[in-house]
Amino acid sequence: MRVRLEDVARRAGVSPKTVSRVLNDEANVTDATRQRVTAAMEAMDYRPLSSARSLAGNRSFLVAMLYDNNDNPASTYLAEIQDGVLEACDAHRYNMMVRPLRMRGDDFVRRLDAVISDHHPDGIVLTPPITDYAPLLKRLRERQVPFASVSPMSRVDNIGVAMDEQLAARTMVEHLLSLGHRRIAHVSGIADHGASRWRLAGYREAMAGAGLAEDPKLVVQGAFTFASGVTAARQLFALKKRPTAVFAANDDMASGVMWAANERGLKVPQDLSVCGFDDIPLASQLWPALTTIRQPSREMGKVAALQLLEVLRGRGNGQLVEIPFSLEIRNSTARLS
Amino acid sequence: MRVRLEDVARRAGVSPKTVSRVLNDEANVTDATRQRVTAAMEAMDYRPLSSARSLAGNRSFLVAMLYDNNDNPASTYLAEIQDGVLEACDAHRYNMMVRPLRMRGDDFVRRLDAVISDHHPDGIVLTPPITDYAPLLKRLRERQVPFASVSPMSRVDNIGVAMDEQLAARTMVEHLLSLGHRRIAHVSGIADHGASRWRLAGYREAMAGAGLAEDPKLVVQGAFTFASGVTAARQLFALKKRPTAVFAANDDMASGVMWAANERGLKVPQDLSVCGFDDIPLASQLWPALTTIRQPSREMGKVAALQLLEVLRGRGNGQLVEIPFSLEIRNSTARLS
DNA sequence: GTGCAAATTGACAGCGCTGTCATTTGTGTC
DNA sequence: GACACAAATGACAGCGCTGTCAATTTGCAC
Repeated sequence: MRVRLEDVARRAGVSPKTVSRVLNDEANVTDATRQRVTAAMEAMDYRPLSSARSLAGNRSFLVAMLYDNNDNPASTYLAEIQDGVLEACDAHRYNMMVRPLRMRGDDFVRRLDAVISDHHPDGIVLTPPITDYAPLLKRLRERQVPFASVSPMSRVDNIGVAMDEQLAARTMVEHLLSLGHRRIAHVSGIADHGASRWRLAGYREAMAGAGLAEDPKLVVQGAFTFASGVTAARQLFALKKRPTAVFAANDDMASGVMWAANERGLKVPQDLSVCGFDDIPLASQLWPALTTIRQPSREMGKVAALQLLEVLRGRGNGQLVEIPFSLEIRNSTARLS
Repeated sequence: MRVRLEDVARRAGVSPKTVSRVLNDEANVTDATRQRVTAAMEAMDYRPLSSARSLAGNRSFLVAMLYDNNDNPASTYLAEIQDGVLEACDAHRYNMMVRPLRMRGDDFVRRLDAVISDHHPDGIVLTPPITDYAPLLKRLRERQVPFASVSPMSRVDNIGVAMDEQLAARTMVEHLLSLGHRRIAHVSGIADHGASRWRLAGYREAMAGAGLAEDPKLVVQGAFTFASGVTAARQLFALKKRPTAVFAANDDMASGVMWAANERGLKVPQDLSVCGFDDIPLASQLWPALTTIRQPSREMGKVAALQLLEVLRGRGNGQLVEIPFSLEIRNSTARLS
């Protein structure tokens, strides 16, 4: 039969309520009592029943991770974030659920409501691009559901995790500049995503910093997918004055650029330097291995969830933690010959 | 304030227990009563509280999806299955949780125990390769936790979903044969995975069927990753008598093969036909688009979960449903010239 | 109608925990 | 040692639902 809190209490010689206090890590329990209870719990391999805790305590111990499976081609990215969130939740004995939430149509606020009403998550982790939908954030605040974001566009009134993507992009482009490149192209991502904006801004900043006037032909719109990288690259290669280097806004598109280069008989990095952003597993497997910005997605998911959990556990208000990036110089970029 | 079952009962003019019956779709309720109750529920936008249902009913309405994040490079595959499982769970108002369960080390049965004791899932969905670990299956049966599998190796005593992968692989190779190819190589996957065995067996069956003796040099071991595809292809291209076609056991490796072909200046499909298995999103984005076997992962996750739910809801015993595959002929395979 | 079995409905306790508030114990002061 | 006060602990009800079993209604044969 199941070991209940009452059984632990009897064994420890205290009241059930005291065991509950220890279980919930509450104050006002002497160390001696706490130890006695903890020992009894371990001896009996006590596992609190979360449905009973939820019912009595009016909370769910549930964190929901929301994602937009419509506008998010990079499933690797989401899978890694999910892993990180799960790790953080596990550490604090919270459950995690994942919910796709398509941002198309105008009923996504209603669908968010349904998730909250049906599952009562104690808190929510938001992933790009749904970190930035004002109506959704408004509703979350109205319903007073705490949330944390991964890479939100605004740093105001948000907790979670962020990276200085603009600086990262600038650093990447400065690397190309330092190799002697001047005609540097950029393949950007889906226009209204924060990631696209920051990376483009970083590109522009670096180019301007080197005193180079912007050539609009060198900036091509992509969509974060491999195929869009191929298309964009073909367009760039058809230019009269071809770029000598391409900075793609993510690794999927960078792979597409490399593919297109192969197709056209351009050797990477001899004839063309290519670099990306994210450091997906494929990046280091490609040949030549892709120079990119390492974005620690898993870690970021974990940190965002930890900020949320801090709030849920009444331990603080959470912060927007900035995670450092790193420039991974590999073999797809080389000095301009 | 929250609408409770009791409130619905009052409005419908019945006892709480009767509302509970309607909620749980139980027998022995007249249609008239059922309709009255349903109407009241809708009018009041009643949302049952799952923690109360779980506590009173001694079940969790939770389905756990287990996966091995250690031995599973293809995160796209898992993400799609997860989506399908989630859809099925949603349809029956079950919750879903995902749990990585590394199969390394010998304590994974203990870790499985912990998941069951901590979360009390009503049922479990198993994904490859943990569909086939005997100790784990044994433990699940001991603890009487119903489970369904996606592509289990054994069709005996298993419910869930399967595809005739051997036939699919054979069909793929027969396609190459029909194009005139004779020196057809195979890049296989991780040795003890069912997927690897079936696909290799299908390859052999087709080759033997065409009266071709097996050339061991033409079968190279891969690991389901892009990089392993590149490595395997380099090895094949170094052969004195190079293959004219390569059948890789999955699309990631097939992409690697195409990459290596590019690297070596071999045109696909003119100089080399390449085909894969799975039909991941990348397959149709590659250039040339990859000929492959379409494996409907999302659908498979859904079907497996539905079989499990049938059991959980006491509607039957579930079956091992066979899902059809389809041969997607695209541009990476061509007639031998 | 009457009698009987089957179908339908309801009363009530209790699932395992926590919130509230009362009670007991400990601590420091004079 | 008596007192005031804070800290620690406990008693008890109740969270919202379902299982059990009893009560009532219905359907049907005669």
